[in-house]
This record gives sequence, structure tokens and C-alpha cells, in this order.
Amino acid sequence: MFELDVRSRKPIYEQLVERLKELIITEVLTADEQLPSVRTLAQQLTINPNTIQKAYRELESQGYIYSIKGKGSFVSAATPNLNSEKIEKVKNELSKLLSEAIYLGITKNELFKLIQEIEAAIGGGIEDDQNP
Amino acid sequence: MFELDVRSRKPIYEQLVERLKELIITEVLTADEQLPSVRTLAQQLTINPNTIQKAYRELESQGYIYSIKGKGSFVSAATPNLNSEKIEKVKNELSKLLSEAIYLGITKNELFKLIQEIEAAIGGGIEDDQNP
DNA sequence: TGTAGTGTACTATGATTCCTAGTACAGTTA
DNA sequence: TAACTGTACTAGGAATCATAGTACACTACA
Repeated sequence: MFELDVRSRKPIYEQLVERLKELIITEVLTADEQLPSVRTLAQQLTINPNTIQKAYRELESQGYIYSIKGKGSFVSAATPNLNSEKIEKVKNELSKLLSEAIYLGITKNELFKLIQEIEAAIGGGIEDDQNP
Repeated sequence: MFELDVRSRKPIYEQLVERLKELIITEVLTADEQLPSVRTLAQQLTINPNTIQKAYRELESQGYIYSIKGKGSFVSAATPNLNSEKIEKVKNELSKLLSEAIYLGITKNELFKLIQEIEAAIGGGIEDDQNP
């Protein structure tokens, strides 16, 4: 479920945040589902519990999960913090990346197709579950 | 022309790479145009020449500029290294960011519009010169 | 030719970040 | 009570970032 690259220059906790976001967005992890405890996940991944906690703290601050002392950490329902500041930030990053993509020769049609695929994957993640 | 945030957790040389890429992609800096020397730019920005060189080295490895010992550093003509590996990498990053954008409530239409705007900003300069 | 400018390659040092290890405390649940 | 949970510290090693300084090879120009 988690593939971490310890040698990567990208910090482990950031890899964790990315991966968990992905699982939440694609609804592999559903609302109010309990996440592994920091100690359990740390043991599974053979990394330090503090690193897990750092990732969970980041995800909580971004609204993707919530934690209850003594109980555990859980996936937030539906939408995370919908502050316009965050949306602007994502749009800004998106602009840079899209500019580079177009400069590299990726066509508009390819980008449109990519968006369609992603939307299908997010909206249709459940139906595909029990397909042959 | 360059706005650096020394306090940011994003390294200065990465900020430089991003900003220069942006200027090259939007053709504010045109092909074969000479960039400021590492020492000059370092003095202007009040940072170390080594930091500038690191950014230039990165840009050269990505094909955006080329350097000639004794002469200077220059903007590469047209397309950078078009290896499929790099394109795949960009597409992959794009997928993650697009997923997050959609999850945050940004609509497909907004994304399409964004792409149109970017393409207009990039491609507009050339096509207006002379039409086939 | 000499000189000033260019890119490039080192070493060394301090600051910061990442990750680990260990300990401790507060809350929940069976 | 006992075993789990999140959370908050301290301390240390390793890596990265940016700085400072020095040096060398090359180019352009007076």
C-alpha cells in the first residue's frame, strides 16, 4: 500500500502525505475510516513513529484527516479546508506545471484527456471495485 | 526581475531555476540571449556566486540554457531535452496536482480555461509574427 | 600581449532540515 | 487495570543549503 523510497531526496513524511492524499482522493480510504496508528504504521514501514506523526499532523492541518487523542486518526468526510488561499496556491503550481508541459510538447488534447481520465478515476473509483 | 525569498524552505537555487524557466518559456528571455554572469547576478541578488552556478548547472542539464567557458551562459533555442522520461515525470506530477485541484472543487471548465490562457500566453508571441 | 571578464571546480564552515531514539503524559477502550 | 491511542518533548547523527575563499582555463578586446 505504501511504497517509500528512503534514498529519495524527497523527505519520507512528504512521500507519506502525498500517498495518503492520493488514497483519500481516490476514495480507496473512505470518510471516517480509521488509519493505522502511528506506532503500527511505523513498525510496518520500518521507520520512526515521529515521522508518521509528522505526516499525520500535516494531513490534519490540510484537512484531509482528523485525530482524536486516545482513539486514533481518521479520514475526514468529503471536502478538506476549502480556503481560497489553498486553491490559489494549487492553481499557481498548476500554471507553472502546465506551462512546462506545453513547452515540452504535450498538446492541449493530451491535457484534456488527462483531466477526463482523472475525473473518471475519482468519480468512478467505487464502481470499478468488483469488476473482472 | 527576480524575486527571491531567502526565508522560504524552498532552496534559493530552486527558486532561481523556476523563475528562469518561467522567463524562458514565456519568451521574456529569447533564444541565444545572454544571461547575466554568475558573478554579476550574485552581486545583484546579494547571494553567493556558487548558488547561481548551481541553478545554471541545473538549467543546463535540463536543456534550457547552455554555457560556454569564457563567454557566458545563453538561452537554448526552442525545445529543451525532449526525452520521454522527463515528459512522463511532468505528466505524473501533473496528475497528482490535477487530482488535488478537482478534489478541492476546481471544475473541469476552470482547468480547460486555465490551459487555454497558458497556451495563449506562450504561443501567442510566435504565431502573431507571421502566419503560414 | 596583457587584462578583464567568463564558466568551472575545488575546500571548508555554519545553519538548517530530516530522521532516529528515547522518554513521558493524557485520553480511550475493553 | 491494562493496553492501546495521540501528542510533546529532548538529544544526536546525517544530509543539504548557502556562504566564503581560492584557483584554473577560456574568451574578448584594447
